[in-house]
Amino acid sequence: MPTPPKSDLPQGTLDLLILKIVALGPVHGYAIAQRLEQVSRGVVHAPEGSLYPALHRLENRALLAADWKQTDTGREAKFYRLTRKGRAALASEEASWNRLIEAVGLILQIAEGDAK
Amino acid sequence: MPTPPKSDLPQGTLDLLILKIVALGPVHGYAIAQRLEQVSRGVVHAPEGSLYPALHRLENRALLAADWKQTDTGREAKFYRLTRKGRAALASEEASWNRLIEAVGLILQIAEGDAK
DNA sequence: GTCCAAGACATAGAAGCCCGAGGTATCACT
DNA sequence: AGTGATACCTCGGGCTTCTATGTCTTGGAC
Repeated sequence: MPTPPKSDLPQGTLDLLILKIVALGPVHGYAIAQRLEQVSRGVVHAPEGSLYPALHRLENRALLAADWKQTDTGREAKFYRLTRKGRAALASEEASWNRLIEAVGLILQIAEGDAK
Repeated sequence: MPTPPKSDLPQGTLDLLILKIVALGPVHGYAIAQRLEQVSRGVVHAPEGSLYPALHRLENRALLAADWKQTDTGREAKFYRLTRKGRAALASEEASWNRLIEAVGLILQIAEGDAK
């Protein structure tokens, strides 16, 4: 593939993905971006200009909480964890996402059954 | 269903859905909104404040073309059809969408296999 | 010893999209 | 005459996203 198909995230999706990653255990921001890219096999990019504002939003909404700790390599980093509200929000957003892709799937599949 | 789960569309998704509906044959704007709502079983709403700007954008990008015709009930309406560029864009955006939901799916499914 | 890449955080600015609210006009029915 | 559905349109606020830029530290290359 000559052109790595960078796909920009639709609005609101980033929050869901962040919540999911953080739900797996405390992580700091920089690592979140890396995991998203790795796990999605390079499809999902989370530029810092999108990531950090998103983290601050989620923290302001009390879905995430953060404490400064040391990373494996002995550096200071801000580790995020899910609050109770965050766990609920993750479940809710995950459900919304599933509803959405199901609905979009319905629309994208009417090609054959159109007839009319 | 007590709460009709209104789900707002993520940014950019509306274009894809419009292109898909129009690809099935010439339609006017008002009917597009109705079909989206019907086919998605009420999940997808396309408010006029989102729909018409989107149609104009797509027309400006030469993905759609429009002509005024008579509707079944004898009223004037603007019927949209796909241009060649529009057909290509639909294919491309459909592929992007599939890549995206696949990537998001990967991220949402790492819950069990995390292990760290 | 110095330079550069990478880790790790942050903000500002521009661009873009979504939606609620409001406006116009025609037609059908009551 | 009035209501509701059909059918179009625009404005403005609000929110996200991304590019660009900046700071600081660590570790390796030269």
